[in-house]
Amino acid sequence: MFVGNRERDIRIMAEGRVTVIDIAKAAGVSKSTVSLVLQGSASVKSETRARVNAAIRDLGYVYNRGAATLRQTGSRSKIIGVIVNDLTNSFFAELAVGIDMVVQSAGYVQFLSSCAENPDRQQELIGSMREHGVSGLIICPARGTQVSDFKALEGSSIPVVVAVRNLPGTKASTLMSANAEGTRAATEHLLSLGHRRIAFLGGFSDMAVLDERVSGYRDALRDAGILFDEQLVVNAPSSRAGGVEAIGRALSLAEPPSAAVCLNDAVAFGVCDGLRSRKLEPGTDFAVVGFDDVIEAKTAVPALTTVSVDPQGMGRRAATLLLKQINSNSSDGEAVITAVRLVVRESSGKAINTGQEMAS
Amino acid sequence: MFVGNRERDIRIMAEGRVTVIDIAKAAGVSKSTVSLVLQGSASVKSETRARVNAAIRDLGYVYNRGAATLRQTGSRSKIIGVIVNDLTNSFFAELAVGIDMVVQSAGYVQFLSSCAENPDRQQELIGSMREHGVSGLIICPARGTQVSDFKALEGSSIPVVVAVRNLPGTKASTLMSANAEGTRAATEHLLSLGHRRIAFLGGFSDMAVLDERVSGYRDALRDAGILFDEQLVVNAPSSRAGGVEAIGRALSLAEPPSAAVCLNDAVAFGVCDGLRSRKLEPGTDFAVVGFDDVIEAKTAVPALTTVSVDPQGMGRRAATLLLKQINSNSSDGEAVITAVRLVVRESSGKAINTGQEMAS
DNA sequence: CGAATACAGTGGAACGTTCCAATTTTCAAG
DNA sequence: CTTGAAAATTGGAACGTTCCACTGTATTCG
Repeated sequence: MFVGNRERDIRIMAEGRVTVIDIAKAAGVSKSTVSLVLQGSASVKSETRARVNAAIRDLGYVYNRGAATLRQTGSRSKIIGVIVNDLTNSFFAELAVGIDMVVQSAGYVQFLSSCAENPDRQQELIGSMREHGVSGLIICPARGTQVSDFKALEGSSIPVVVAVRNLPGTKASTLMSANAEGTRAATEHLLSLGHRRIAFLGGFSDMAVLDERVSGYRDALRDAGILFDEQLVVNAPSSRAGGVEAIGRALSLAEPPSAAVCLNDAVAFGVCDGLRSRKLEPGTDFAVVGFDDVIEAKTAVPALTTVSVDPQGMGRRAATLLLKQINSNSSDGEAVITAVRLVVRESSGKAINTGQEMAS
Repeated sequence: MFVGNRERDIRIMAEGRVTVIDIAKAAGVSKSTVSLVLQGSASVKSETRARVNAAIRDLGYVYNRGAATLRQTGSRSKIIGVIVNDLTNSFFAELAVGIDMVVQSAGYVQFLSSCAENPDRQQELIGSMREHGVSGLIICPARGTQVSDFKALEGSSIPVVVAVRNLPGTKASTLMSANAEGTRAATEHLLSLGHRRIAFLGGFSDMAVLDERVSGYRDALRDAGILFDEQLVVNAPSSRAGGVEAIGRALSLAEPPSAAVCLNDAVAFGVCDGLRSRKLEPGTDFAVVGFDDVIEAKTAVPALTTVSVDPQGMGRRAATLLLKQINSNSSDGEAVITAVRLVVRESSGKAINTGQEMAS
């Protein structure tokens, strides 16, 4: 590591940062008192406090959190790390916004990064965040993440909340939505409209959520006395493009479905796109149900029938859970399942005439 | 600030972090040597290096970046701050992803926050980031931001890149897209298809981009000899919902438009939604052009005709510009305008029959 | 062989803050 | 006044790292 040009030392005006010591001198007190003022201690006379604050303003002092952290808590900075899989997916963007709300108002800042479903990248990010001394971590594990990947992290006593995606066997807190119940309700809704051939579109089997969501779908079919057909579960990336791909494959089956439950809203939108490009109108010619209820779900045309998990609220809950864990440093993980609710809008359409009598 | 319960001091197992000194002891060298190894210095025998590295692994050492920063550069951490306006807008999400790419591979991490178009929040964020000692800042100024808001920041010699939105009079580097050229091309495209009554939808007059984009639209109309009609410029939030609102108002005019240039893709999608809910098909019954070319633009149905600014590429450029400025600490701002390109897809439809002859 | 030079490694100060124990100031009560 | 306790303030050590100037060794060369 070469220093390069030394002429930077000339420093025409910068003359080094202004520190508590400068403030102390200017206000005629000791640095300890300045520190006390900085943390709003009650045991400093209001007159002195005023003098110190004036000096702070005058000299344009900027608090050095790094130094404070170093001394304070054995290097646990007021930073929360957040790792998601795809920032361009509204679900994660909204989740991040929700986290940000809570975290900011508690005086933390957020390191937000996307690992793009890449476990190696995820590891790097975790490492980098630890080096920066984050006080806690919220992670939506990438596809194919192993519990062992989190071993070092768990040994480090940094509070961790695993959100959205399950990581079986972890000791960390987990915050999941009621996936099976959600897809079950979605499937039952489609069944009640008369659909008998219902696909499940999107996701890959190494994503923990997929299992859960498929199982709800499966249970609903079983209860309705419909045979589960493996072909109708089509794997594809959990993105808009993946949805286009999935519906294409589903429609080319010998016995194509008339409705689909999708892994998430992004896939559902892609499915709608794919339908339209085949001159099929979602909601009329084919029923689509999503999962997440991202903001666009309401305004899209047709408005998306979906399982609402309130992504932003989920972010808020994840952050709250994490903060709780940080403040009471008990490392016993807590598993929270948040309820979901089917929101029926237009994309699932009206009841279709199946020629069969409707069971009660 | 009360300490509360002191029983935390029991610390059954944590026994303090492991530091360079522990490593030094374990490897039988001095802490200086460990530090040398850490920064990959060439002047340490490879045998010693190996011994140190082994100790690092064995003891599970985590580098403390905060401490290093404190000593090193007068507290300039390897962190880049990024402030955008709305993370749930794909444009900003993609921008952030682009920034992340460059920034990460240069060994920095990104503080990403959204200020939700709120200048006060923006100020708070800037303050918080300064306290954390960011090495640089990329900001998309919120609506109604004044140059004076950036005064303290500019005095602090922290490199700043103002991206996407113009901030007239700033000394910081700016990275903008060729807004006027873009909307001009978009408008000319619609004119060439035979449209004569073209609206401009979305945005508010206190957003710097709006002026530029409207001016391109205006110029194209003038060159085509069409009178500019103030009514056709309708203000609305720059979001999907804003687009729905804007098209509603545009269509209720006495002489409604047959086409629209939109402030950005989010608005354009909203316009499509609004059209459909009025039984008008975008691309067939009404021509829509967006601005940004977010990923969905390509897959949406109809695929969106839009002015491509390559948000991710823009993010990469912004980050590159910032890093350049950080490394050669010259504080002279540089203004970069990136070219744009009209991408004609389906939403602008085919030429319409106007009954007029087409000027060459 | 002696001196010059390169190479490896080292101890201590410093970065800007907070914490602790100690000191000074204030003030009410005896 | 004196005393004691409470309130306000303070100096110095400490956090984990890097940097500087320095000390030994090997190696080279005239």
